[in-house]
Amino acid sequence: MSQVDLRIIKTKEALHTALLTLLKNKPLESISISEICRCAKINRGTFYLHYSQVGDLFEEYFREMMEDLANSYQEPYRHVVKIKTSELDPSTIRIFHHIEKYKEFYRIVFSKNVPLTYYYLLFEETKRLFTEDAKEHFHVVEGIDPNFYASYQANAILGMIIQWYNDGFQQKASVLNEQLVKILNLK
Amino acid sequence: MSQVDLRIIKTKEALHTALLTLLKNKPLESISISEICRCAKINRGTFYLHYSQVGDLFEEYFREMMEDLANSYQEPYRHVVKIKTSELDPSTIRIFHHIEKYKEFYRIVFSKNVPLTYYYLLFEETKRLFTEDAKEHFHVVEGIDPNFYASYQANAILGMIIQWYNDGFQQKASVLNEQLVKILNLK
DNA sequence: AATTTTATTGAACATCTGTACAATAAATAT
DNA sequence: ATATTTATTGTACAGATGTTCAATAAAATT
Repeated sequence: MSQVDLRIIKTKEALHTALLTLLKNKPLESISISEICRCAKINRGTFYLHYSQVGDLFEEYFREMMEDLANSYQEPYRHVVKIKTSELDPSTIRIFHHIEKYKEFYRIVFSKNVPLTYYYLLFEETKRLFTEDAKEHFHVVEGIDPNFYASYQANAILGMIIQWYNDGFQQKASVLNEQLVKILNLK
Repeated sequence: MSQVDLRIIKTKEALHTALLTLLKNKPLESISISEICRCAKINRGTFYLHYSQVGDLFEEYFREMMEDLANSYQEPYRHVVKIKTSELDPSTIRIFHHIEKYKEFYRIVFSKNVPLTYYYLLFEETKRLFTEDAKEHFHVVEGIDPNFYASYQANAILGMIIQWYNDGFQQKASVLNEQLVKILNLK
């Protein structure tokens, strides 16, 4: 006895495949629900039984991607929080490599006509990973709200990634790592 | 002889007013072009003569807002770039006050179903203001790409604002200023 | 294997979208 | 004031959206 009805699994798989197929030829914003359903050979009403927007389908993928990011982080950020020292090892920061690995995907996530949802998922995950690591290696500073601090740090990294995206992801991830280390050591 | 045809001015005014009226009762994403046109008593075809999405109308407002942000910045960021010193004066950082002033507006800009466009406009403006000020007070550091650095700094601030937004803009702008100063002096 | 539960289907409906075009009205220019 | 330019209107059309409902088919349960 399976948790989820087999029909649901099949339907979702068909919709997933259809979305990926269509994404090869046109941007997310211009893909309609009708189009996905025609491609997946699924009744349009069935789509609404599971999702309410095209973006909901995309979000399912994105959440899996966030797991990959979390895995990339096993050791990672640990050293970044030692911001006062110069002992930073660029190779421990994995987020840039994660983005590089899925850059075709992130071209969608960062495109301007797409809703903020995905950006926020990335932000929250980065923040969570930072916080998790910071609480081990970073003693709370008098008067600084940990939430503001984590949001500051996490979004600063995302700022570099936005810049990277605007440059068409030209540079290698290692360059971003080096830049980050230099910026952090500046202070 | 005016630059722009009077009919265009009237049409745009009517559409602007209609959008603002509708925004009092429902979120941006659920306002249709048809609805705006009915409210503005403008033919729907006329809408497409000037805009192509509801968001284009909203963007017109937002660009005016960015001018207010630029004005808030006259002196501002200047001191923030002296990140190594402790001489930071919180009252010189105006962006948080700008957000506070238009917080009802920014509740829309930061809501998750809205496209990234507005976030990017805010990001670019913050980055521009930072860069403008930085080139006067900050000598370029060997090996640091000014673009990555500006993107890092600008988006870090926006990270704090996202956190603020998630807290429902509860704190006063001055609290954000103080937090930022403490974070900058940390390093 | 028979029964029960539930996901999917197809059809229909009002509304919205994006586009086109001729008719009209309101600006600007002479 | 008249002529010219151009923005707006009304109408129409094919396709998309979001929802509802009874009929059907495919699972899970006994």
